[in-house]
Amino acid sequence: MPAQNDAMSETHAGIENLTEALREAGIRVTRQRAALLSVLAAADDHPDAPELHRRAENEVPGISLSTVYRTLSTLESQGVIQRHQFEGAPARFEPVEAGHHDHMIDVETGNVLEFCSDRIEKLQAEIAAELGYEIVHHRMELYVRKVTGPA
Amino acid sequence: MPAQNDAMSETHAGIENLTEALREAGIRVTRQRAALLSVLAAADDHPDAPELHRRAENEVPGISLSTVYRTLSTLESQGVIQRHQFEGAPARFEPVEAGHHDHMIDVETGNVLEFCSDRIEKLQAEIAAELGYEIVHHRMELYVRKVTGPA
DNA sequence: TTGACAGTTGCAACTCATTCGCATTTGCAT
DNA sequence: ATGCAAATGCGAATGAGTTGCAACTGTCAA
Repeated sequence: MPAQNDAMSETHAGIENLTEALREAGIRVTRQRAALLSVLAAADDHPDAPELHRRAENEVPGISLSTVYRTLSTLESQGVIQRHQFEGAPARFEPVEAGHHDHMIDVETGNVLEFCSDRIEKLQAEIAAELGYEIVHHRMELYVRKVTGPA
Repeated sequence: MPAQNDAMSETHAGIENLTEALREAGIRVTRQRAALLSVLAAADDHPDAPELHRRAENEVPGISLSTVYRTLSTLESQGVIQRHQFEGAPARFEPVEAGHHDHMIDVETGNVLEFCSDRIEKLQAEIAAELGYEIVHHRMELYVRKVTGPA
């Protein structure tokens, strides 16, 4: 575990909590998992598996891609991270941390912005209820393009 | 072209129009494409490619799965059908016919219901606009479960 | 009708993202 | 320290969909 002993950044404080939580869930905290957790916590974009693998290799040089995939699945089922399957792209991941939100994908750049609308959520619930359903979860993605100022 | 000569069902009237439209778009109307068009027009569910292949085989026995995939892509880019990629499932298709709508997927049965909410669409546009974007297209899926009457 | 030829087809081989089997290694409770 | 189930790395396998290519076939002009 190179370069980092006592001084713990706020980023890592959250990880320490998670580490403990995972251990209690009977999930071993291996070097590769710790690496992925820190990489995920540090990410403010929405990286896909190969990208996370690349980033994790800095901390754990030989880490294999299958381990990355396996760990991502594990973390997802632990509710630690979320998997997003945007159109025509490999799955991308993000830590749950903040609450629920939806996504806006810039079709030009691939950038992902987050947003949340209580009003929409409420309408969704109403629509489902009207048909006798309750929402288990939902997915809303806006594929957008930057508006070029009025020519 | 077996079993069907003069009497044309209302289902096929729409297809005849399409046939002409495609021809004009420089797209040959082959037996396999005609078959897929009629199968799609007749479908009121949201079939995936292998299922469409199965159904099309009634009309064109030897049709290959690759042709089905290729044709679906062609029809999609012609705006004749829409492709939907729901969670953890192969793509499913539906004719465009009616206007835009969103989907509700019963997580228990896999059934797909359609719905549409102008209010939500409006809110989406507002949200995008606030951030300086315009919506190219969007995707909204509600994964739902039937509400069991109050126990 | 007949050609001609570009668009299509069927097949098999391929891609890409992700998963799996298995022998080896390793957290971690004791 | 020690045991052992859980996790890893490797490579092979999967599933959905795509693609190269030779043979075929709509379609349009003659």
